[in-house]
Amino acid sequence: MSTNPIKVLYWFRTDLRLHDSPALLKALDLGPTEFYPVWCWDPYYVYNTPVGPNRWQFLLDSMKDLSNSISRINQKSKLFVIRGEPSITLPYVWRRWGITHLAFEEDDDQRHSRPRDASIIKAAKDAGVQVLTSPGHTLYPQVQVMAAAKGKLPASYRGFVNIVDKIGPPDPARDTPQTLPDPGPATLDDPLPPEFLEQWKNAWTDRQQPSAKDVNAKNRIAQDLAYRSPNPLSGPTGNFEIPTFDELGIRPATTHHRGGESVALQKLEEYLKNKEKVLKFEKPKTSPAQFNPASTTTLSPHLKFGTLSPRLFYSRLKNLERENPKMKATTPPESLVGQLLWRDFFHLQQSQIEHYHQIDGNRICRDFHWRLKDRNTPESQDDVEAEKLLRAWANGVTGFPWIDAIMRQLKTEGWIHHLARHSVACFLTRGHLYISWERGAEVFDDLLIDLDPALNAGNWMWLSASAYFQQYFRVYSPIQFGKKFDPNGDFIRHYCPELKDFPKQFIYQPWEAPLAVQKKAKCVIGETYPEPIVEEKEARERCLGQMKEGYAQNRYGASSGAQPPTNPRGHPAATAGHGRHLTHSPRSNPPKRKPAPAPPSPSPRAQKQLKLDFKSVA
DNA sequence: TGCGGGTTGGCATT
DNA sequence: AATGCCAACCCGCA
Repeated sequence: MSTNPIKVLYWFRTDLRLHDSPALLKALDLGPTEFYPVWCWDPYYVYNTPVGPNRWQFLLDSMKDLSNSISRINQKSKLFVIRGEPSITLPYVWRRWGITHLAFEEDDDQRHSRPRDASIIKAAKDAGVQVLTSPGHTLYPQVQVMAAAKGKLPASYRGFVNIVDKIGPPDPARDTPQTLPDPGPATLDDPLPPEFLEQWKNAWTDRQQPSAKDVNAKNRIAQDLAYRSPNPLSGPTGNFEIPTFDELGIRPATTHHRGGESVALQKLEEYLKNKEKVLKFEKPKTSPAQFNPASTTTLSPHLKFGTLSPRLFYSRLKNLERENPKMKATTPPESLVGQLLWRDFFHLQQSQIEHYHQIDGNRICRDFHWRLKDRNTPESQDDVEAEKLLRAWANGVTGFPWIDAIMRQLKTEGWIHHLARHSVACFLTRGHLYISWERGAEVFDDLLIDLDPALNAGNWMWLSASAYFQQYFRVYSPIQFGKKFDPNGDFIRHYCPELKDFPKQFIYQPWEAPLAVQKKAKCVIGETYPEPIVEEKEARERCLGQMKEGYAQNRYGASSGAQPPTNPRGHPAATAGHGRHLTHSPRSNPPKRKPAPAPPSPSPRAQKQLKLDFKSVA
C-alpha cells in the first residue's frame, strides 16, 4: 500500500499563485511522490479569441512569475506549459507520466469552463485518475452561500450581503507552501503516436468555425505548432517553456500594468500603507479621470488571474480596520471590502443563472429591442448605421472627448476606472446609442486586462438597465460627468492629444468652440477630431422613450424557470466568411461543439474581431 | 397595497 | 456640500 506512488498533476488556471490556494494545498496534502505544476496552452484558443496583447502579456508575466516562485522552492521544478487542448493533451500526458491524481481550482463560468472541466473529469475517471478540486477564486464558496440562502439565489446585492453576514467572515488566507515535491522525468520527447495526432487533427478541424476559411497568419502559426514542430506538446525546444510573444506571433503590448503574484503582493502592501485612503475608501468618490496613478487599487487584473487571493486582500483590510477602530472605516457597498463582495455577488450570479453572458435564454435579463442585438441577423436586415456607431465607440472616435479618452485608455492600458466603464457602457446602450450591451461587452472582452466574464456581463446588464438596476432615466452625461472630477480635462488631453490645446471651457464639447478657437488649438472639429456621432440631447431623449417602451413590454431573455429557446429568432446560423459581422461566433445558443478550453477566460470567439482603428485621429 | 430603498445622474437651488 | 426636483423604474418588505 505505502509503496503506491502518488503522482499529481496540478492544473493551474484561475489561480496563478502559491499563496492561499486551497486546491494546491489539497493536492499537496496527498503527500505526492511526484508533483507536476502544469499550464495548458491551447493554440486554438489563442488564435481564435480576440484577446488583446495587453492581457496576453499580463498572463505571460504571471506564468513566468509563478514558474520562478516554484523553482525557488524546488529548483527541479517549474511551471510546465503543455501546448494543446486540455481534453486531448491531458489524458495523453496522464498516460505518459503515470499520473494518479489531477487537481485544480474550480471555475464557476458555466459558458466554457464548466463543460470543459466536466469532460476532463470524465476522461480522468475513465483513465482511473482521481480528481481533486476546491473552490478558491471567491471569498465564499458558492455552495456555502446557496446553502445559507436555502437554495434561493439572492437577486440583489443587499440580499447577498445579508446572507454572507449570516455565514460570518470568509476562510482566512492559508499558508504558502515552503516546499514542493519533485516532478518526475517530464519528457514527451519521442514522436507522438499517430492515433494521438489523428485525434488532435480531428479536434482541430472540428473546432474551426465555418467562416474561418481564410487562414490568416496566426492560424498558420497555430498549425505549425499543432503539426510541424518536433513535439508540439512540450514547445519548440521540448522544455515546456513559457511561450514568448515571438512564438505566439502576438503584437507588442502597450500597457504599463504588469502581472505576477509577486507584483500583486507588492502592490497590495504598497496600497495598504495609506491607511486613511484604504479605510475611508468610497468608490463613487474616486475619480475615473485620474490616471498614473489611478484613484483605485488597480488590483482587479490580479484577482482575475488569481495572482492575488481575495481572501488575503479581505483579511488584510479587516486587520487594518481592527487595528484602527477610531478611523471609522467605510462599509459595503462602497468600501473596499464592499468591492470584493460585489465580485463574489456577480460570481454567484454567474454560477446560478443559465446563459448569464447573453440576453437569449437569460431569465434575469430584459430583452429590449436593442440595435445590433443579434450577430446572426441576415445581411438584408443589418443596421449599417448602428454598426458605424459601434465602431466609433470602440475606436474612441465618437466626437465626445470624455468617451473617446476612456475608450483610448482602455485600448492602450487595458484598464479603466469603474465609473469610466459606467459612463461608456451607459452611452453605448440605454444612454445614447441604444446598441445591445452584448456588443459592448465583447469589446471589453478583448481589451480589458481584468476581464472577468461574471463581472463584465453583470455590470453590462446593470448599466444597460437590463437587470439589477432599473432607474434608466439616470443617464450619465458624456459632457458633464467627467467635468465633476476633472474640470481642466487633463485626462482628455492625455488620451486625446489632438485636443490638448483646447481651452478648458470647450474641452468636453469642442464642437461648440468657435472656429477661431479651434484653429488656435490646432484642432478643427470634423478634420483633426471628429464631429459628435449623435446629437446628445436628441439621442438621449430617444433612448429614454425606447427604454420606457421596453419596460412596458416586459420581455426577458427567458421566462423564469423555462428552458432557454434553442433558436429564439429563427435566424439562420452564421454563414461562412462574410466579413460583414463585427464579431461572430454563435455565442447566443449553447455551443454544439465542445467548448474551447480557455486559459485566460473570455469566449472562444471566432475569426473576426472589431477592427480598432485610430488612424483618423492619431 | 403601499412605501422605502436602490454602489456612484443632472440640474437648480440653498 | 446638501437638498429637492426631474419622472417614475423594480424590488423587498410590512
